[in-house]
Amino acid sequence: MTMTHPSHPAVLLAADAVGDVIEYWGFRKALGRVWAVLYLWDGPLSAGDIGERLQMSAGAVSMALTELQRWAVVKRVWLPGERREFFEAEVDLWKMIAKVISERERYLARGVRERLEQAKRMVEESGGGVKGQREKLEKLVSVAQLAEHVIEAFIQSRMADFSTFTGALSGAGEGSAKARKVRLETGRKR
Amino acid sequence: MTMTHPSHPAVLLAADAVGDVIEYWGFRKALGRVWAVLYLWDGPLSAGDIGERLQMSAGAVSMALTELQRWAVVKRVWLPGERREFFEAEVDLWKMIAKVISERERYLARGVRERLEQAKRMVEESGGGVKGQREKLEKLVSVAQLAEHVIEAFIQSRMADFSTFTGALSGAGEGSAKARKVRLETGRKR
DNA sequence: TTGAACTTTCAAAAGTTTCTGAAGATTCAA
DNA sequence: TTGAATCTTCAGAAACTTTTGAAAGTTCAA
Repeated sequence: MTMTHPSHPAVLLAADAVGDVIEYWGFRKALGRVWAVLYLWDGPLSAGDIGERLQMSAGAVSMALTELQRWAVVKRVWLPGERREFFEAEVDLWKMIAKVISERERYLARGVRERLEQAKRMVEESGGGVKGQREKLEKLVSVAQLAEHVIEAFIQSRMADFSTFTGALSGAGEGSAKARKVRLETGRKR
Repeated sequence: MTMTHPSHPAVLLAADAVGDVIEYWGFRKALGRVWAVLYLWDGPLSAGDIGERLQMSAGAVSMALTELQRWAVVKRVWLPGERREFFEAEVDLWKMIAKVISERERYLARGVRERLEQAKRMVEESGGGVKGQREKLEKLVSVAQLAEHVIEAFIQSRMADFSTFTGALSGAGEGSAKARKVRLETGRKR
């Protein structure tokens, strides 16, 4: 076994914190950690570098990078004279969260409302159901409808807040000389 | 094995939908299902009743009821002449979600900010760290601080929205004659 | 007291998610 | 082409979560 060397403890600590944020929003913790290591490193890193720093297997790194690229929060970078692919963090991690959350919430709200409506219909068809049950189902349905509207409103305001975050992560300090020399390329296939 | 009889399919469907909502917010699905069965049944139910309707083991029902009472969304009800304890749903399920979510978000945001701050300090102490790293950590910290404020603001507006939900679930149709006769009692010990 | 009816607790089973590691695919220099 | 370096995929391992079921605990009527 070759000796691997993990990252500076401070980077690991920060990466883990970002991992927790990401996990809270329903992604795998590993995605947040990988993003954080890329963000904190001043320049592109290869998959191997990331695996070493975070002590993750090649497979896990590959899967994390694929998913992060799918969300467009990590970009592929080609360095002349390098066989390996390199990766860099996009600063708009928050965009990813906002995008997915809104989709997920919409999907959940819709599915819940539909099932409640179906349940209501079933009770009605089977002769009104037990006393009070129909009224209760009607209430649940109306709450679900209400929730759908509230979610739409939330999503709007959330979007605004997330864009604030995005601004805060970019700006001064961006791009080292080394990084600037690089020819950029965004993921294509898939 | 005694033959058990699950609830009307419509109730199971609705219960499952509520379970998904609850699960989305980080509780066990079973909690939502138990709450929904209690809410949809016009009157108190015993733990055994619930287990039968949802085809859950006695242990799972007991654990779910304990947790739901801890969140004060299910109340214990004593029926004269009954040995068993009975349970009823409180209509403010949303209060539970709001309460917990705000606590969880606050806790997460605080923990993340603190860890990022510590990481920043560590990098500073170890001589500035790699180029650009310190600045990036400063940015992450400021995003975390910003997030803490945004969360506080969210929580306020969310609370307002949740109270709307609560209103929609209560009101007309509440309390059967049977339920009214009952002497109420809220959980004590623990 | 005793025992029947019911509830709670908790170790182990079952279920779910995530990660590892190795085989196969890909890329590129020679 | 060939082979060395690197990446991807995926079956199984590991880690984590939830449920079961049986034993211990409670309560109450007799």
